[in-house]
Amino acid sequence: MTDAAADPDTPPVPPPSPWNRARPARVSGAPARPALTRGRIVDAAFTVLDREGYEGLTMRRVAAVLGVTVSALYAHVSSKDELVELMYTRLFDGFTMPAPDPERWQEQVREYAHFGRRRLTEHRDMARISMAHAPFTAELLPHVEGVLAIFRAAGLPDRIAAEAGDLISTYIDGFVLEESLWQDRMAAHGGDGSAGGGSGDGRGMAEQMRDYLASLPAEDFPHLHALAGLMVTDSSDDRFDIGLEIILRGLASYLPDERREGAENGKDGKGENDKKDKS
Amino acid sequence: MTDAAADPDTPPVPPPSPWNRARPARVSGAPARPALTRGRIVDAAFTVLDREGYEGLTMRRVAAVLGVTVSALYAHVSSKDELVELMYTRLFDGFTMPAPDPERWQEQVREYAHFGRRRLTEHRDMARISMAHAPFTAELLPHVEGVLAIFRAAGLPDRIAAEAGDLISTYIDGFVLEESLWQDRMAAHGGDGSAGGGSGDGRGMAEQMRDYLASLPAEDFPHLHALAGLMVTDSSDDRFDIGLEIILRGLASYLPDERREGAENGKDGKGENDKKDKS
DNA sequence: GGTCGCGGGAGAACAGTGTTCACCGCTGGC
DNA sequence: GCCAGCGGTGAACACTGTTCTCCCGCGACC
Repeated sequence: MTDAAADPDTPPVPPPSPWNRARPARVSGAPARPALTRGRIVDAAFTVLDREGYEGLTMRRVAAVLGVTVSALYAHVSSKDELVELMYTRLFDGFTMPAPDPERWQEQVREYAHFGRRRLTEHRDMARISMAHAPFTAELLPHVEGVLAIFRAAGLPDRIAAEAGDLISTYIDGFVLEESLWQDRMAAHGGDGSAGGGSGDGRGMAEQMRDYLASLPAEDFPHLHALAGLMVTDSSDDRFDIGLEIILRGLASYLPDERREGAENGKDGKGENDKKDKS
Repeated sequence: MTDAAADPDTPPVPPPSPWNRARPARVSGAPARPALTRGRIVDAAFTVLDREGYEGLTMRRVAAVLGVTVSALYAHVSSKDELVELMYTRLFDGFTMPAPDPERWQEQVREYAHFGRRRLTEHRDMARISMAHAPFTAELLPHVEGVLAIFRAAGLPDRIAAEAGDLISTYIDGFVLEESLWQDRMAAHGGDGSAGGGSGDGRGMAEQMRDYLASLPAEDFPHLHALAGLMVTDSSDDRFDIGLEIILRGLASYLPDERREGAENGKDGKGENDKKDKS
């Protein structure tokens, strides 16, 4: 996660001059814990989130991680909702939108999406938090602006560009959320039925799910039965890229003809025949 | 919401013949409430949801609506999670997937999406519930199968068809969820600042949001500033259709050429000049 | 140097949550 | 008429977010 040094509460804050040092550094053997700040509280909240999940994210547990009582938190954070919102804001920390390059707009969107997904998967249940919040706080508006800039520079009509940002964000959040829901469900009932590390990398879970879908009666569910192997894969990376590509192609279809050159076969040239369209 | 008569717990249930009436109809002035069933509990949960929102959806409140104690609920429902899952299942009640028609696949998907959005908007915070659940319960698999059937019949490659269903569902849920989040946020701070009914139809809220975006400094946020009028509109219907169309175009780009005829201009004209209706 | 101010944290309390448990009252069947 | 048992009751438990009062320990001030 991001460094606590980026915390807005402690701006540049020049190094404390040796004279006039504010606090004499706790003489005796006390734990000498650093001062409580919003940044440290958010850090603690993330360790609780990773360990207990979103349902287990509790003010009391956050306080316990810091070795502090609950009420101490409320001196720095007005409510749990605000704390969760601060966690949400961290999602975009350290990512600066690149300057729009009309030649590479699809690549730029892919990079943005991949960064978003990585950030979302870094912390358990983070997608649930992200989904419930809209990026309309002051710190997050620049990112929305950056995405908009890429789409408009690429030449998309305004009506489409205005919608494209939401579409991409929703896709990223929704994809990761669903991903994590599967893991939860698998871990819940029948989690460690097989041998080996229970909460592991999800390989066993994918197999279980695939087997379940494949076990559906082929006469009732022919397509589910047939596509079982494609709907749940060992790595979700391919599935994520496919969905992203569908959206990018849809967006590209709104480009003026002269800009569409090389657009539709942006990443993998296949899709057996979709070039030379409108020739 | 669906009629209680469609409840699986109380099938056709012929009118009680005057003789042999099961229960003597509660002699004295007692309310003579009907028997508690899962269906009636879910109905009550929906009225609580509509009145109090998802945060206020409480077992005690559900019990109060039924004039019953909390513990009585647990005789029919094993947990609150199960109750919410039952509510989620109602989403698809009364919708049967049409038989796939390759000539009309885009229209069929649009109908499915519009139905889904309508259902989601019918109950407050329903999108939040839908988003947190995956349609992999036994009752919901037929719908997934139906969507898959449409995509495969249209001629989409299997890899794409497998992803398309998720993509559409995620879009619907995400769109409605974001829609409702805006309403909540607007209602929360500054809700009834203006005159007239506070919780109303959202016209005033859209204006507020648009004004906020338009008020951003144009030098820092040129695109957000310029597109304010497009990003938040009085009616979200157009925005929903635009996003849906982007996805459909992306999917269509994977069709073999001979099937793409008439695909890209499925609803409104293609490319850069697809406005010019707006008469 | 002594005193004051005061801010940050402690601890208890409140209202409300999901869930469970022992207890009945009433009904239908014998 | 009796009895079993279902279905609902009310109290309890272990939590939750949030708030209130109190107090310690430090820096600043006279």
